[in-house]
This record gives sequence, structure tokens and C-alpha cells, in this order.
Amino acid sequence: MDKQYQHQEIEDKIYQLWLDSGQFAPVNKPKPGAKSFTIIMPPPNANDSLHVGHALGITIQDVLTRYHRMLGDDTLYLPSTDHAGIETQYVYEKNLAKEDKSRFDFDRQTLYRMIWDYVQNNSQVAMAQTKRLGASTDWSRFKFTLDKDIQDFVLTTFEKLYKDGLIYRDYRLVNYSPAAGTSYSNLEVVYVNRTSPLYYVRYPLLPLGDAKTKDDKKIDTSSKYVVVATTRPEPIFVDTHLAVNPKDKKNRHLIGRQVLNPLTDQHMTIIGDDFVDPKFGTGVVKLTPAHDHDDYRVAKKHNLPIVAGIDTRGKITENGGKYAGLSVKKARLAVVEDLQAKGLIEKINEHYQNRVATCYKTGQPIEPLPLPQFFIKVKDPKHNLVKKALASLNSKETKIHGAGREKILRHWLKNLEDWNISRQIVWGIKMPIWYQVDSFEYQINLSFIDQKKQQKFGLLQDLLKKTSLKTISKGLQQISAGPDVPFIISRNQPTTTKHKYLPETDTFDTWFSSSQWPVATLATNQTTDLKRFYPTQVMDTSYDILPFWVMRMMLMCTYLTGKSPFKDVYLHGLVRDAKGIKMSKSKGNVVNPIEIVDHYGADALRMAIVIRSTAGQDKSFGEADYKAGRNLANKLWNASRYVLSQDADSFKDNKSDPKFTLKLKKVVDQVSEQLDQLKIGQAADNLYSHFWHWYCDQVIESAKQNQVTLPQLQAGLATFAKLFHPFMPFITEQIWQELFKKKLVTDSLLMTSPWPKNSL
RNA sequence: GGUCGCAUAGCUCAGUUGGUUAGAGCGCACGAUUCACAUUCGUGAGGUCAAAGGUUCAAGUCCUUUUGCGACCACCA
Repeated sequence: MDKQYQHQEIEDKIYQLWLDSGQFAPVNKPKPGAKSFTIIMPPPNANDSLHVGHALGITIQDVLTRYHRMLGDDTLYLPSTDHAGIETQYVYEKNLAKEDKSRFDFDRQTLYRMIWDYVQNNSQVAMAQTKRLGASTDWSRFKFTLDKDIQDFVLTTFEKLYKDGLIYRDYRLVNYSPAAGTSYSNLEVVYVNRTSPLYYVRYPLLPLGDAKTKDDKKIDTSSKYVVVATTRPEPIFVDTHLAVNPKDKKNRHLIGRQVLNPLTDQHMTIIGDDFVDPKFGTGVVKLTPAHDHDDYRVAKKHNLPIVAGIDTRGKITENGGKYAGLSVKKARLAVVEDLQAKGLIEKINEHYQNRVATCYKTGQPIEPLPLPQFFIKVKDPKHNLVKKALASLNSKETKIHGAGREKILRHWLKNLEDWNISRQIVWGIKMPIWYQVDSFEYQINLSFIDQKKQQKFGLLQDLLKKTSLKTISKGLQQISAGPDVPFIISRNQPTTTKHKYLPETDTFDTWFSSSQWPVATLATNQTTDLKRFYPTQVMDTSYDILPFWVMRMMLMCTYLTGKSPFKDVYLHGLVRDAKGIKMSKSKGNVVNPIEIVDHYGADALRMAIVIRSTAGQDKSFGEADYKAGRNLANKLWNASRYVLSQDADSFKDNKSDPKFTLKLKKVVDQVSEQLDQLKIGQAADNLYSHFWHWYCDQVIESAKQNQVTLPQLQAGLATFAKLFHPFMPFITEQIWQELFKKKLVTDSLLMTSPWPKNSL
């Protein structure tokens, strides 16, 4: 054995030894009565290589997996990668932009194929990195979120939801870019500070009818106008209501009164809602439900009409009367001019600073538009998904570990709204929806790539005048069918000749497929896996995706199986650098875990990452911590080197230490208990101190003073090798192989040797 | 504005249902070492556990208030 531990020469060899043993996979015939222990790896995004955050998760998961494998549980650690819909497409489009191309240059199939190839490469990299970290994952059960069988599983779930009446189609305001001809997710919207004119518009106030309350009599009725400050006067013609805050002393008397629409002279009622900020502008707002997210919510709450004034091309709709067909920009000028002519503009603040939503790509304004989207009912009376998730928290069927996060989860669940699962991107699982085209050509907007590779878009009935449905279908990019267009659910093109169909181009929200992950990965593996490994034991993930992922897994998996998908949710913290600053590419403080592995060894990294870590709490570490990990590895190495070099002769005068066995057992009990309770950081810390400051500093030293026997020393080493193995698998396995060679232990592989709890 | 956290040694952080003298790593000071390991060993300095009040035989730990920091959600017409 070398004087210093050389991880470079050992890690790959040891990983291969484990792979060759085939023991990462759960044993074919588990012992009767063996409990199952399952961890499904949260799939890392397959659009980039792993960062230290992944290393933290993988270490925690692998520590628990290795511990339970040694306990003799029927253990499965299932690896995977995620297509990460919007994020991946975003990353990929950035790369396209470098070549002066965009997604609009390609039809769906071509674009999908290109992203697929890109992701496959990254997925391979992520898997190789996972191996370098020592993850004892069963590679034969690996799953990618866009594998054919996973896609089929997700579609089956959608069909089941539809049959159970939990799927519906409804309008939702989406971020639509008329310039690009598509809608965007919130991630793709860039808010830009701009100076735009703030118009103070006068709404003629109708005289009071008969005063009904005492208060009404006191009100000064001499004011002729209600003034509203707005940056967006152009859709005023579709406005039907104004709003004030009922707590606003200055304006609350206006609630229930009527004004004239300054453009159409229609009567508008003033309503009360506390979303209005009395201190802003005049304290009175106009409601444009079809084109503003707040107004939309308020309109829904008060059952107000939602009238579209702007269409997907960014033009004023027919509802706009004389303004119909004008672009938003031109309409604004025209509207302001008309209002000024009527004397209904009190003043204009030309220097108003506001935040404008723009398209990240074109820089053009985003228009919130109501478009039909698919939703999952989360509080259906018959299948109340939220209620079941809350029930499993109440009954402790699922426990949340991590600094008060259970309260946050409950808060999210209670306030959860129906889940919009439509995404207007290519990179994902395509929704199995087909729209009936015939008789509804006038309600279908779409864009496609024609035979000359040119992008065309517009209303289907217009497009059909020049292009065949077949050509449109072939080059289809994005479709938007009106709410009345009939649709059928089918995985393939409908074969019926009765109607003609075009497919929905939306894909499922990434989280819709990942919400089924624990069930989907097991159900699409070996036939008995779901029964054998579900519910899983531990779900480890970082706390920032608690609502997006963990909560939705609880909703969907419970819906699919009747059982909550995991017993314990371990929420690890975010990884920060040595100065406590959050890692990000822009700050340049991102650490590539593989560089640490190269330099200090995987064991050193794993130890540095988990020691003294706590669920739900962020952790920062740097060079000093890696060094400490490496030093520990070296300490283990040299203690082993010493013990292995001793022979019975030199120990023939040694007396047995009567307290040794008891103390060792105490360490085993403590570490076991801490691991059982998922106190991984404490277990590591505990192990570190006892090994270094008790076994090395005291036991080995007193052995030199003839106070400890050689068998005691050897038993201590073998036991610590076992205890350290979940944390530092490579070096401990290597030490074990030396012990095995000297016939000091009987198991040929430390990884599958029994945990010392029962063997002392 | 709403919700949830955090505050312990110079730095980064542990501290189990409240229970001896509050711990670790790094850093610091002094010393040692051909005998497993200088990626080592020994000795030591360093803490009114954010502040105030309360419960208790006993509080870093439980309760209340205050201060500072952070995260998430909502909002910016």
C-alpha cells in the first residue's frame, strides 16, 4: 500500500468491480420478509452537465441506498434524466441563435429531432458524471423522461384523467408575442423598464339615482368625471367596469355608481375589490380582463365579461369598431387622439416608468391573450387530489424533512388552483389531441413551414385558399383552435374519413410527466417492480422545487395508485460557495463536481458535501472542506496501512481492552440511529470524530502501548470500513479488498456485506 | 403586503423528546516528529448561543416581543 491514498488509481477500478458484481441491481430473490428500500433519483436536466447541487443530492441518496443495501433491504436506486421542456428548448434556442437561426425556421418534427440529439449527448455526460460520484444506481433500470414507454405511460394517465372528468379546456391568459406568432412561458418573458406615457382618462360620471343610504346623500355629486390613470388606453372600448378599493375612503363612495365608456358611451359599473392600491394613480382602475393578468383574475372573481380586444396578430379585433384591424401601436395613437378631441384626457405624464413584458427573442411587447388551454381539476369533488395529499401528510404516511417546509407545502396545497398543463413548445410529450378542421376553419389559427421553407401564419380558412391541408399538416408549427372546435383524444392520426383533423401542437408541462415519476419509472420496468418497490422510501430533492415537483408527485401518484409515493421527503439545501454566495453561471462561482473528484477524489467530495449538512438548510463549502475530506481519506488509508502491517508476533504481549467492544458498539448504534432518522450530516460528523479522535488517536496509540489486541484492532478497522462505506465508498471498498486478501474478513465485497449492527 | 426560515468561536456550520464543563472543520499561537499518516501528532487561546422578558429544579433548545438577514408567493393599472 502506498504511503498516501491515490484516488486516481483506485476509483475507476472499484466502480468497475461493483458493476461487474451486478449488485447495484436489487437481488433476484430478496430474502423472505426483506423490506424494500427504493429511491428514485430526481432526474437531472439533460441539457447541461451536473453541478455541485446534483452531487449533494446524489451523495445523500447514495449514502442511504448503500446503508440499506448493507442492512439487507431489497434495495433499488433508480437513475434517470429529464428532458426539462421549456428550459432545454430555451437553452437550445440560444445555441441556434449563435448560428443566426431560430425555432421558427423549422417544422416541429425537425426541431424535435435536433433537440433530441443535443440532449442525448448531455444525458450521456450526466450519467458518466453520476458514476464518477460513486452512485450505486441500477443502470439496467435507467429511464429518460421521453423514453417511448414513459411517454405511453404519461398518455395513459392523461386518458384516465380525461375519463374521470378531471381534464377540461378553458381560456387562460397566456403571454403571447404577436411578432413571433407564438405564446411563451413565464420563463421566456423579459421585463424591461421603459418610460411610457401615463394617460389620465376621464370617465363621465352618471348622476346618482335615488339615494338609497344616508351616506349617499352626503356625497358630493358635483364631480362630473372619474379619472383613471392608465398606460394602455387602446383597449378601452372592451372595458366594462372600473374598480376601486372598498377601504379607500376617498373613492369607496363610487362603488355601484356608473360611468360612461369614454369611447363607446356604454354604461360601466364601478366595483369594489381590494386588489386596487388606493395610493397608486387616482385610486381607480379600469378593468381589461382579456389583456391583463390581474384584471382577468378580478373579472373571474366577480363574474364579469371577458371581451377580447386584441387578436393573436396584435391587431384590434372586430369588437374595436372603427379601430378594428389597427395594430396596437396605431390604435393607441388613434384612441388618444379621439379622447383628446372629446376633452376626456385630463393630463399625460410622459415620464412614467413602468415594466413592460417583452419577448426575450424579438424584444417586442408581449400581449397577454386569453387562449384555450388544458387543465387538471385538483379539487374535483369525486377525485379531490388536494384532499388526498393533505390526508397523507396528516396521517404521516408522508413526512417532510427540512426546516418548516411542511407548513409551506400545506399552504401551497390549500391555495392550489387548477393546473394548466398546456405548453406551447415542441420539446416535450405531445398532447394526444386532434381538432376537427372541417366546418371550423374560421376558428383555427396556425403557423407552418411551407414547401419553400417559408413560415406562414394566419387563419386556416385563409391559408387553405393557397395551400393544401396536407402541406399545412406536414409543416405545422403551432395551432390555436377556438374553444368551440371539437376535439378527440387519440395517440395517432384519426383514421376516420368522416372528418379531417389537425393535431394539437402543445406539449405537456414537463412537471406533468415528472409528477408521475415514481410510478412511471417502476411501472415501465420489470413487471413486478411497481408492486415490489412502490411506495418508495425516500425522495431527496432540493427544497426549491417542493411545489413544482414534490407536491404534484403527491397529487398524481396518489391518484394513480391510491398510495402516497414516498414515506420521507428529504429536502436538501442549496449549495453555496465558501463565502455563502449562491452559485450561478453569471457570477462565475459554479463548481464542477468532477473537477473536485479529479483533484481530491470522490470520497473527499462526498464527505465534504454531507458532513454537518441539515435538511432544508443551505450549505456553503469550498477548498478547505474538500481538503478536510481528502485528509480524512488519507487518515483512513494510513490507519488501515498500519493495522494491516501488524502481525500476531508483535502483539503477543498485548492485553485486551475491556471497554473497546462496548465503545465500538456504541458508535455503531449511534451512526445507525442517525441514518435511520435521516440525520446524515450528524452521522458523518459523528463517524469522523470517533474514527479520528478515538480509534486513531486513542485505540491505535494504546495498541502501541500493548493495551489493545490485534483482533480488536482489526475488528475496529473492519467495522469502521463498513460504517464509512455509505459516505466514502471507494476507499473503504479498497481497504476491504486488502482485508479480504489477508482473510481478515469473509465477504468478498464490502458493498454487499452486512451492516455491523447485527454482526458484532 | 402575505408566508416560512435563519441569527452559536475569526470564517463555514453541527447541537437529538429541555439535563454535567456548548462541539467540529478551517484559521490562529506554541511545541513535536526518521517509530501508519507533515494530507501527521500534542498543548493552548477564542463563545453573556442577536437583544429583552417569561415558563421550569434546569433553557442554545419551549413561549412572547424587538432587531438584523434570507427565501418563496403576491403586487407595481
